[in-house]
Amino acid sequence: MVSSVDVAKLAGVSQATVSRVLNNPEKVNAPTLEKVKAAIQQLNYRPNAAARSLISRKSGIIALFCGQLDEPDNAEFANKAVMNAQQKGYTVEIHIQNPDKPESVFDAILDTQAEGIMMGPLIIKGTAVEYLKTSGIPYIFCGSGGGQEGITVGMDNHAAGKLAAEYISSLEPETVGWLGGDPSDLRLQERYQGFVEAMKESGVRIVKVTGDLEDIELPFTAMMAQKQRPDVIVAATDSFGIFALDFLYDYGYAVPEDVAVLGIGNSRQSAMNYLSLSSIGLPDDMDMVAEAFDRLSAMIENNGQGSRGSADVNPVVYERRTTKTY
Amino acid sequence: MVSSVDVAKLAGVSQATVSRVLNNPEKVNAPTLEKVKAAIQQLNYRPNAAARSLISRKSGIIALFCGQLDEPDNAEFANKAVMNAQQKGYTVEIHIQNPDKPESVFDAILDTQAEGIMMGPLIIKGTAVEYLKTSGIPYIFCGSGGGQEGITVGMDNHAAGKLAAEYISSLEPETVGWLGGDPSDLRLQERYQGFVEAMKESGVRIVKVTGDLEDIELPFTAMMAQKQRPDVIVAATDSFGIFALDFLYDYGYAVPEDVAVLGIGNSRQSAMNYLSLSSIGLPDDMDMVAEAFDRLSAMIENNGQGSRGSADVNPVVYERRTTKTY
DNA sequence: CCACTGAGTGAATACGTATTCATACGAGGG
DNA sequence: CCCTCGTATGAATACGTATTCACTCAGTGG
Repeated sequence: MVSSVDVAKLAGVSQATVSRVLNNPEKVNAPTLEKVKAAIQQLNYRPNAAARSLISRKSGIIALFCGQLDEPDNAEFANKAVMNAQQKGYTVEIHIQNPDKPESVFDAILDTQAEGIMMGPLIIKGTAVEYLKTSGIPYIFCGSGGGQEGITVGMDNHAAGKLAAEYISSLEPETVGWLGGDPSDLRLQERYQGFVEAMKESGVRIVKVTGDLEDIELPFTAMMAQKQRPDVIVAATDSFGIFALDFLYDYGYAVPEDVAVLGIGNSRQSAMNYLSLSSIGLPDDMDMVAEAFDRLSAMIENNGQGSRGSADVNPVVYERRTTKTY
Repeated sequence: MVSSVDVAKLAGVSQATVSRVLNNPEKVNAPTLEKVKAAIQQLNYRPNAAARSLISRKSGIIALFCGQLDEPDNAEFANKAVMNAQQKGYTVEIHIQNPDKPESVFDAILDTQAEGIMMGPLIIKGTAVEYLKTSGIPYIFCGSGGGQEGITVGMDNHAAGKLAAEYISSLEPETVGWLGGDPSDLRLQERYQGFVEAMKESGVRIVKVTGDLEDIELPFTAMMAQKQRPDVIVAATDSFGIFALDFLYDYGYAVPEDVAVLGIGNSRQSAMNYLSLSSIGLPDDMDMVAEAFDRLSAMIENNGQGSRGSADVNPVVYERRTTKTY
C-alpha cells in the first residue's frame, strides 16, 4: 500500500506537506503543490480512509436502516436516501432488517462509525431509540416515527387514517375491511387509530385483519368468506392493497364495482396504469427523504445540536381506478 | 469516546490484554477475562472500527455497486446481496449509479476501503473493470458481465435470448417487436444477439426499439403505429415487459390475444397474479447472488487468489398469462 | 542595520487498536 | 535444588494521517 510518506519521499517534502496538499492546498506554495500532486498521480496514491477517520474523527459515512428492499416502498426510500447522501459526498452503509429477527439489526447502531443515522421503514423500531441514544450519533426517523423520542420527518399517519375514513365515506360502504399488516409497526397502528376515530360516528361496520404479507392470505380469505363481507377495503400499506387486488382478481371480484380498494403510502407502483390503486400519500411536490436528509446533515454539522423536532406532513388523496369508475 | 485504554485502567490490566479479550479470549486467564468483560460492560465500550481496520487491514466492509433501486430487479438484487453479506458478518457500503452520469460512481472504487466488491446490475460497466483492477480489491460481477475480464456469475444472457426466440416461435408470430432498453447495457446486447441469431432462420420479421424506461414511450408508440405491428413483444427486461403491458392496456389491446408479451429476468413482480408476465429466468432453485457472494468471500479469504472464472447459468421459461390463454 | 512579521515548511505527536517481544511465574523433570 | 518449558501478562511498537509547534527565511518598517 502506498502511503503519504511514500508520496512525500518522491516529492522531496515532508509527510505533513502531503497532508496539507490534500486538505488545505491554499496553505502550500504553488511549486511544491505541483510537485506533490505529480507524485500523487505517479504513485496512484489514495489516502487511507481508516487512518484519516481515526484522527479526524470523521468517517464520511451515513448509516441507513430499513426493511427488506423487495418491498417497493422500502426500495424507493433507500434509493432516495442513498442518492441524497451520495450527492452530498457521504458514503452510505446500509443495514437491512431481517424479518425473522428484526431487533438484531440494531446491534449495528452501536458498532457503526457513521456520522449520522437515517432510520427508514422498519417493522419494529421501538427499541432502536435506546441504541441510538447510547450511540451518541445524530439520527432521524424518516417516514414513520420511532416513538415519542424519535426525531421524525414523515407523513402524519394519524391524519392519513382519518383522511382515508373521510374519503371512503363518500363511497357509502356497508362494511369496511381494514388490511393491517404487522401490528407492531407503529406507523400502521397510528393509521388505524386515525381511521377508527374518524369512522366512529358513521356507524359503519369495520372488520380488521393483520399479519405479514406472507401469511395474510388465510385471514383475508376468512374475511371475504363472511356473510357480510366488506365492500370497501382500506389497506394500511399500498403493498397490502396490491395484495388485495391480486386476491380479488383471483376470486372473481370486480374492482371497484364489487369491492373498492384504497391503499396508503401512494407508492410508485400504485400509480401504474395496470394497477391504478387509489391511495393516500404525501403531496407530489414533497420529498420527504430530502427533507430528512437536510435535517440530518444539519445535525451532523452542528455536532448533534439544533434542528430537532419533528415534521408531520399532511397527506392527500390520490383517486384512481380502484375506488372510482369513470 | 471510551477506548480500550480506559477499559484497561478500570480492569487493572494492560491495553494489550483488553485487545486479547476481544480477539483471542482463549489466550487470557479466566479471572482476568471476567474482570475485563465486566469493565467493557460497565463502560459500554465499543472498539473503534477505524483504528481496528487501520492496523488489521481488514475493514469488514463489502462495497456494492448497482443501478437505481426503484427498478425492482435492482432492488431485489441489492436486497439479496446485503442480506448475504450481513449474515456473514460484513457491513455493506452501497453505491448507486446515477443515470445522468453513470461513470461517476466508479470513483468510489478507488476510494473505498472495502475488502470485496460486488458489481450488480449497472447501466454501463465497461470502464469499471479498469478501476477494479487498479484498486486491487477482489471483485465479482453478478447477473451480468463486465466484459471479457470480469469475473461473473449470472444468467447466460446469450442463451436467454436464444431461449426467448425458441419459445415464441411456438406462438407462430408474424412480426416480433424487441423492446430493448439502454443499448449500452452489455447484458441486453447479449440477449438481443442470442435472440436474433436464433430467429434468423425462421424468417420472422423483427422490429427493435431501444431507450431508457423514461423515454421509451415514443418509439414504442411508433412501433405499434406501424401497419405491420408486432403480434409478439419480447422485452429485454421484465421492467420493459411491464411497461409494454401497461401501454397495451391503455391502448385497448388484449394480451395475449392481440399481442403476446415475454419478459426476461423473471423478476418477482412478473409472477404476481395481476401481471402474470411470462418471462425467461434462472431456475427457481438457483440463488445467483448467494453463489456470487460465496465466490467473493472465498477470494477475500484467499487474498484475491483462486475461485476465478465465470459461471453462466442456463435460463428456463416461465410461461404465464401474457403468452398463453388457459 | 535591527526588530518584527507572516508565509511556508518539517519534526513531532496523537488517534485507538493489534501484535511482537520481553518478562515473570509456576510446574515439572532431572 | 537447578534448569527448562509453557502460560499469562505488560511494555513497546506499528498502522497512515491530521495537526500543533517550532523553525527558517524573505520582506517590511523603523
